[in-house]
Amino acid sequence: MGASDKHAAILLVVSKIPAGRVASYGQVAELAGLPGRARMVGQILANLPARSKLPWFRVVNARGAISFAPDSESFARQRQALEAEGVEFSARCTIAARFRWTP
DNA sequence: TCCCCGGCTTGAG
DNA sequence: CCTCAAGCCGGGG
Repeated sequence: MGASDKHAAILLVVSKIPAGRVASYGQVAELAGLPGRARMVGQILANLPARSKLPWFRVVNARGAISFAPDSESFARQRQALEAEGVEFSARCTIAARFRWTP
């Protein structure tokens, strides 16, 4: 299997995360048939073109938090996109388990 | 080829 | 709950 296949598999999984739900990098990797490759998911999402229609913002870390620096622009955009779909954050900026996606 | 660095995870303390 | 170490793997120097 070539690298582009893994790439495509990951993008496919991300595209299936329903609005109002979130999945972790590790979860996406596993569903894509690539257990243990969470960082690969991060690398791919980091390289997405700006106008990509993929719901990259529905991917968070295992703690249920956004993986960008809290004071960054990216953090703000991701949080806003999620809240616009009804996802709620706690005071600690973590997302409750009920918002996690389970296929 | 080695080394370092990532939108990470998990298991031990 | 926090910090550390180890694992993971592709990209770039």
